[in-house]
Amino acid sequence: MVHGLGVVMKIGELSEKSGLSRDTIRLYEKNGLISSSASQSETNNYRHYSEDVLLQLRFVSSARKVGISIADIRELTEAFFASCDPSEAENVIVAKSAELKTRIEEIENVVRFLDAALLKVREGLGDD
Amino acid sequence: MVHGLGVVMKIGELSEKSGLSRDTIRLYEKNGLISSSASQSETNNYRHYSEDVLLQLRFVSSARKVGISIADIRELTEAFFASCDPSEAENVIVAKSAELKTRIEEIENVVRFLDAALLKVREGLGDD
DNA sequence: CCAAACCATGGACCATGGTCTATTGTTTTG
DNA sequence: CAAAACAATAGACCATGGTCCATGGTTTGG
Repeated sequence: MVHGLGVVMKIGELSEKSGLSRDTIRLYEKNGLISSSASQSETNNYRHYSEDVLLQLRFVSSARKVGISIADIRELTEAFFASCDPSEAENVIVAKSAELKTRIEEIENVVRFLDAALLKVREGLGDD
Repeated sequence: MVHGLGVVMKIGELSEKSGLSRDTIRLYEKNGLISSSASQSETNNYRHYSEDVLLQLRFVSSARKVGISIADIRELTEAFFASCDPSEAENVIVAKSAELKTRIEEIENVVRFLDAALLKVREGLGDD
């Protein structure tokens, strides 16, 4: 009954809140994109997620939507939590950010192409 | 010996000029992204491509790089050459263009997130 | 002429990202 | 308590996009 009052949640709740399937969440966890606290004190081995994980998952989700691979997202999230080597972390993030900016330009090119094509199509339409 | 003087080329030349492998080109053709003129007058069944195909292929290539699926690219290229129903063509192109613009915004969000993360990482770095 | 280079086709193979299923164990709730 | 709902795991399965391979035909150049 203790419900939604923060602290932790099981995978079902996280699934609902994130809009991702349980399977997908487990997949992401297996790939190190998020992590759960396996409660050693309990009889079961259910995953328990903190609220933070929901935020991470939102990031993962939008990153995936945008085409960033799971491997790359792992690199990034590792960078975020890389208390070990912050300058290395910085490199990773900067690199990915730059890559994405390049990608934006590429998409803009395609958009321009499409918009140009649109004009041509409309010219043809004008002949009616 | 008649070489590069326009008109047509075989898959090897197209491969070189486009930077795509023969296999990939055949895959794209099988999926209707480009088309070759199968010369019926000849004894072989080699594919022959016009210069135009090179341009199409460049578009396909950049569209793929940007994550547009083969199926969607086919829809688009069909739209380009849809002498049949130009207004339908227009719809397809407009829709895809809008989708890409949305995608740009999504990527920009991710970039903003990364840049914000970067600041935090750098703060941590300042503590040295 | 003959070997090397090219082409075609079909199918196998691979990675990625995700879903689905079966089995089994746990919790919740009427 | 017992059934329903939830969870775990492993492995099968699927689609996509591409590469690689085997086989066999064609062209080309020395």
